[in-house]
Amino acid sequence: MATLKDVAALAGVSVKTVSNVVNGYAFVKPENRRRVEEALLTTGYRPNLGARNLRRGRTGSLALVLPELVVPYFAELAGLVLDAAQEHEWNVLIEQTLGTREGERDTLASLGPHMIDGAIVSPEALEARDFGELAPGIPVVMLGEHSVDLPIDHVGIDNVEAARVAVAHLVDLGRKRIAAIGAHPHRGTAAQRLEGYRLALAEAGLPVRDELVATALNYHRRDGAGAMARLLAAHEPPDAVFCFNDLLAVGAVRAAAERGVRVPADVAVVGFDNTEEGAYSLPSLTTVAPDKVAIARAAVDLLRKRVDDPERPPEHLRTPFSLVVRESTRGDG
Amino acid sequence: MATLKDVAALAGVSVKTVSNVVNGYAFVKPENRRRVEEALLTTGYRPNLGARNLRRGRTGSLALVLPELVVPYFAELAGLVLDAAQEHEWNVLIEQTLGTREGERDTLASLGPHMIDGAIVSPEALEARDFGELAPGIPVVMLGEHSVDLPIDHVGIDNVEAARVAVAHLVDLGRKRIAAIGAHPHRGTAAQRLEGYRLALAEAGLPVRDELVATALNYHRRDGAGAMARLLAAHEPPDAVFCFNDLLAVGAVRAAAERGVRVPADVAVVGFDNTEEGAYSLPSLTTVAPDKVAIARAAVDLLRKRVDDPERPPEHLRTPFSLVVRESTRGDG
DNA sequence: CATCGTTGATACAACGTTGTAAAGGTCTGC
DNA sequence: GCAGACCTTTACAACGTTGTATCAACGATG
Repeated sequence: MATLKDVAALAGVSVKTVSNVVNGYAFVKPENRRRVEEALLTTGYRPNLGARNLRRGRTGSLALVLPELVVPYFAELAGLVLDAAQEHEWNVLIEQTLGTREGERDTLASLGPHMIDGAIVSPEALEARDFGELAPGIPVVMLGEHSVDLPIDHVGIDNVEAARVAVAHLVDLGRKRIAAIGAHPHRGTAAQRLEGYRLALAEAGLPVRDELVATALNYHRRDGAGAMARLLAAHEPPDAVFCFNDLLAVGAVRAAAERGVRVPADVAVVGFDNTEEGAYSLPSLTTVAPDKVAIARAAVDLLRKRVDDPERPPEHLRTPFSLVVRESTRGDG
Repeated sequence: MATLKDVAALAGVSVKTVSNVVNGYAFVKPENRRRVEEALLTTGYRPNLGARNLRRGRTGSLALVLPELVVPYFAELAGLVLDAAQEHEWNVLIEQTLGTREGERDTLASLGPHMIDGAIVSPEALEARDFGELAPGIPVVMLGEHSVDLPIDHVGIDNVEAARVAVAHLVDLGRKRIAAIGAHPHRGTAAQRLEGYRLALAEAGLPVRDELVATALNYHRRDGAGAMARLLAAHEPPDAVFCFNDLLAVGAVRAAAERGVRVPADVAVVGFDNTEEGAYSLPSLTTVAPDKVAIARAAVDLLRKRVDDPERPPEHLRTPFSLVVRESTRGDG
């Protein structure tokens, strides 16, 4: 509870001199510096960040806006963003949108422009051009969907290519009826992964069958299980499934097991996100592994640059990914 | 970017009158109120929370201090705390401690006393009495370990009883060599769950064998797998395992599967936390299900009360739990 | 010795908000 | 017509911090 004033009184100097010591100003007489530092210790002074930021015009916080923390991918990402933000001495406010258009609108609109220095947003329903209106003047870095033509900073992997690689892996295994789970009418990433899926099939000379593309309105385990159940109930069930995230894959694996369908013997399964859960599930999941550390770092760094210079041209960063092959496509599960 | 001053100029009234309108003060002439509201709209005024809080002595934020967001239990809990905090118009700053003593000390010490109104802390290594020194003057609500005798607000389930119920379930299945995974030298919750384990064995007339109590220095999947591997390698392996959280259980199940040991036929497994992951794993996990919604709600409510009245006597709330029986002990997995 | 640049310390104002107190106005009841 | 009560608005100060300007002292330079 000690303020600069208290410390100054104790050290017998002016408030500003204490402020100078605290902020590492060079020209302070050694004698005074010593006394101030002593006073700082005995009072246990801690700067009032609210006041400091009011004066400096910064808040020292950043908002991380994402659908849901219960989704492991976002939980892992959030943890990494926290770490990266700490290096910039940023606190992180996390906001959940539930992935709905309304949730995302409300959240963005409610971000007091004075509460945060900027925001890292992982949108599901909203599109990049909505941001300008909803969060006017707030520096924003967008995660996920890649939309090069929009004037907003962006970090993400090449979703089309990642999906293509994943499905090509299933093709290499000799699978012929390859399904996709996760199509979605309004999600950019879903569209991109679907495109990669189609690309890989085309490259392999395989037809794209509508009945093998399963929609998922959410990307939870339940939705994966439901979609897999529908696929397996079909006349000619698939011999492989590409799921647009690991949760869908986990649900799909479970639905298969409940019907006595073996993974990967009868159906090979590939996920997306490389969550830890997938590495330990039975069978363990083959999955697309985005470099989450790189994503978190890049997002925070980009936000820092944007905050420091609002006029700089927007950047579109592509972070690397890899395909992690595990039991769900390898056969020894 | 508009301030009260701008709005006041536009409406032709004083700054304070605008402030009064914004804060719902009753005695404002209808005519003036109308003009101010109009000016508020055209300027798009949003209060500067930093300044407001500086003046009011509140920050509008609360810190949620937990080990790691990658641990699903904490991710789920964090999401629920976010929801509960929103109802109190609190923003939530999340801090990760990694569960180490140093991490927890550093985090608590670094919580600027001015950054937050209070903190909800889920400690692993620290003990309640450390809090007073580390975060002097900060209202704190503690999650988890139950220590009735300490003067600090607390929310948690009855860990001893929950563990007893879980192990009693294994006893009821007729298991005789029941192991425990998750013993830890410095964790209060570990000690309590271990006590419940011993209690249940004693009630069943079963001996407590040291070689069946496996230590886990972390509570991740990896640690569960390692502990299970050690147990299975023993002379007389267990026919049931009680794991102190779901992650340990997932790791244990995997380690069993890799060695051809069937769950639950050869070894029944019980987890703790009722994470969604456990509901979908193969086999699905029998687990202790704390009422996480109740925990999150109670913690936030308690913090609110503590902030409003720092002198009130500390409360120790016990939230309900249940045992969810699934395939990992039921036999049809 | 006068001048100048450097070093060191301080007073003051300002960031945007709200509590306090006080002042000006209107209304009531006698 | 006047005291008193009540409504309405405002000026001012303050929350804790830091940037700017100023001032004083010092040693070095010409």
